Amino acid sequence: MRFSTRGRYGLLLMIDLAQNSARGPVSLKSIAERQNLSEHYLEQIVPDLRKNGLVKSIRGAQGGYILNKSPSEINVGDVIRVLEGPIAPVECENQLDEECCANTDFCVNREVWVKIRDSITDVVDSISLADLLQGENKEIMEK
Amino acid sequence: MRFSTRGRYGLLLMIDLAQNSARGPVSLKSIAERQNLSEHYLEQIVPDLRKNGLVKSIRGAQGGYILNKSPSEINVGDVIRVLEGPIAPVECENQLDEECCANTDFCVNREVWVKIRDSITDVVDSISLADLLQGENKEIMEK
DNA sequence: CAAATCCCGATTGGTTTAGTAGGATATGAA
DNA sequence: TTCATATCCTACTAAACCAATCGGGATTTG
Repeated sequence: MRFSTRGRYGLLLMIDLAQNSARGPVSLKSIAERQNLSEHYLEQIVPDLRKNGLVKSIRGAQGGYILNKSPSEINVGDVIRVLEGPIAPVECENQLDEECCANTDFCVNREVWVKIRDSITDVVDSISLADLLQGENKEIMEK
Repeated sequence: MRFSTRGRYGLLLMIDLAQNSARGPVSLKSIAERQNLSEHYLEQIVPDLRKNGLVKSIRGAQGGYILNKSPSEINVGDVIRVLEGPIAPVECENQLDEECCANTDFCVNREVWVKIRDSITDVVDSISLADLLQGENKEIMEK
């Protein structure tokens, strides 16, 4: 029951952009260095973020990526869903009448998966990139 | 971000035992038939449940498995953790000073993963097998 | 003893993961 | 105009994981 590196790296990338793209495009290379990730692997992740309107790309020299909305308008859930697909602890939870639940005469466990899904959704949709940056400052202040 | 069949089948198996093992041992074969699962695959899952004290086995003809505690004393979380490992949406959340978080100078996202983990934990540890059986009856009544 | 049943290890085919390789395209700066 | 810096795109791959299957062995009841 894990998120893959796509979600994790993607969130790091978005945070990095939130911190650094205010004054101009940020290259994947610099993000990869700061976050200690493979640039080439980020290259594979970032198109999904672009196609879904979370970041904007500027091609050519001195190009890079910038956030397409303000950090307070982007939720963790937006990023996760784009990179990991829909939040669903099992495949079938929405399809009571399909194969998965036709097996057992009554899908007792559905309740469990739905509650898990909803609780995860609540969390990721209530935290914005701005919240995370603020959290960071708070923790640094506390040091 | 999915649970595997281990957790899903295991929970079905436990529910089946909760329904059927009150009066004596239940064979994997009969569970596999009722739940429409592979008997052999269940055979691979059930040792973990036994070793962790959730079920008890009776060997030999007319043998099978029974619950080792009452359904109200077994939580969904117990079953999930035994079959899927600890609930942790990422690997590193407990080790701020280890590799994973040594990469970035500050692990901003940790907050996110901890909250997700806690919310899942809350759900699975608050639902017992007995609760699920009751839920089933309720739904059947509503029909 | 035979059948039912749990127990155990090995193997397998398919999918996913976490990348790497290599190049095409665009663009600002020298 | 050329070069360095970027994004963009399509393959490829090695390793791990998943969901089983296979083939037996040990134990107990009838």
